[in-house]
Amino acid sequence: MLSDVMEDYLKAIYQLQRETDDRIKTSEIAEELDVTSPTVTSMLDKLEDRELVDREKYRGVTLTDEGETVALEIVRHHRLLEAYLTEHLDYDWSEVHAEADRLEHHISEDFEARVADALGEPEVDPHGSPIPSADLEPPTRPDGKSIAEFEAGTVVTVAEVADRDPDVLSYLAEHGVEPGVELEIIEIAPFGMVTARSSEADDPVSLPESVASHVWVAAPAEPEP
Amino acid sequence: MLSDVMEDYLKAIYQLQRETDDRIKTSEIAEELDVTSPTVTSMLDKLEDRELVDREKYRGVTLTDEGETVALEIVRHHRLLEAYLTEHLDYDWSEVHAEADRLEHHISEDFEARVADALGEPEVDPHGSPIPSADLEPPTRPDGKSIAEFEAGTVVTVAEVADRDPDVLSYLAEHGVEPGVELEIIEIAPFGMVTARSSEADDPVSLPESVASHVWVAAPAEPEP
DNA sequence: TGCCGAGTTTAGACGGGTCTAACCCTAAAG
DNA sequence: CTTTAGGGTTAGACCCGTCTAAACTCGGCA
Repeated sequence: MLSDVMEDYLKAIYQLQRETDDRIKTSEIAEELDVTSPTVTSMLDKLEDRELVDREKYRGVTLTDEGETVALEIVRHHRLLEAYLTEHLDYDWSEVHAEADRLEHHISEDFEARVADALGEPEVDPHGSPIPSADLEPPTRPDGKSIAEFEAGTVVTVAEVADRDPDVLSYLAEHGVEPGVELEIIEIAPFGMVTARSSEADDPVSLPESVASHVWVAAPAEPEP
Repeated sequence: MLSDVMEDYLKAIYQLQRETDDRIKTSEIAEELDVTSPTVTSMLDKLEDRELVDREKYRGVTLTDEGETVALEIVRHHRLLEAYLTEHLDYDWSEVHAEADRLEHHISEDFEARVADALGEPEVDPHGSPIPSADLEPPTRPDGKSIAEFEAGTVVTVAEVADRDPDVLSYLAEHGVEPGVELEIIEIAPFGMVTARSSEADDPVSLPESVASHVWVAAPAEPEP
């Protein structure tokens, strides 16, 4: 049996791997989980003993297949909970993260199945992030680009908003930046700031690079052929 | 901030106090939580430091007002969750206890409020146990009697089934023993076994004293005046 | 009154998860 | 090829919640 904390480490490593697809370094995990590096090192020792991570000293870790399965289970719990909370308990998409983060470790397989069923086996959560399927097969990254990677004048459809900060998410919602909306890229400033107009809002919104890079688009809008 | 484990101890003491309304002894808590007595002693030290229990060495503990408030909060979480799971996620009343026991420590005030709202501020859980109100005022025990305390021939209405064992609960449900049903007491055997017929079942059911004592009746049916 | 047994507490150990301080490895810059 | 800065690991400490073994207290009984 794994502790909540171990599950958190595996989830963190999984998510960092999605972003960088490289070996994950001690300091990255420490940053992600708000813990010191020696703490991470000692936890990695334990995870290695259990064959949940592959380790190379001084060179970071990757998840083993088993570790990845555990991480997927947790991510599935998290995203199903987020979906359920918004769908059935009237939560706003900006609020669900913290609640799901606490509950994800404590629901049974039975609960997971019932929630998935109540939602009709959804494929994405309210942020547009894919929910791992019940068989926990590693999803193939269908990945698109962030809105920061387009030219001014392009019109794109938002697929996913991968930020976790509730304040940022509220702000985005207020300005019409949510999964499913169309966004016209108005300007990309040299320092990375993206200005765009949502189909759901009157005024354009400007987003610093750190925020814009979390707003993902499934497929680039084709330029005129 | 209190740990999950501390919350469990406070809840256990609260529930034991409801049953015995006396000082609660170390060994009772140990039994309830399935840990050893020394473990209980050391935890009681900590709870006393935090002024959550009143303690007299070698003589057991009682909850302080503050300790009771914490316990009521947990019990409220537990019973609201039980109600929600049966009402909205299609759980059977026999299955909800274990799930609620894990989740009760991890839901936010916000979640609690939303669940209570979705249920319409219910006053009892699926077992008929009273749900503490949101203000966490100690409920006055409106208590009745267990079915073991009646004469053969009496007809009573089940108010609460205070068992926690899923197998026992399933068995009772199969034989029509649930909150709200009428029960005709057919026989009280000298060794405490109660035989009764439910308005919801054809055949009578016999319950050993240990089970019968958990089946509560709100008010005795008045004998003919 | 004095002893005895049941139950409680103390003492000491351990694993989990965290920290700080000190040491060491790696890789990049000269 | 050597130095060095940055980051990773080791060492050692602490608190939590648990245990076993040993000492103690209480209350009933001879």
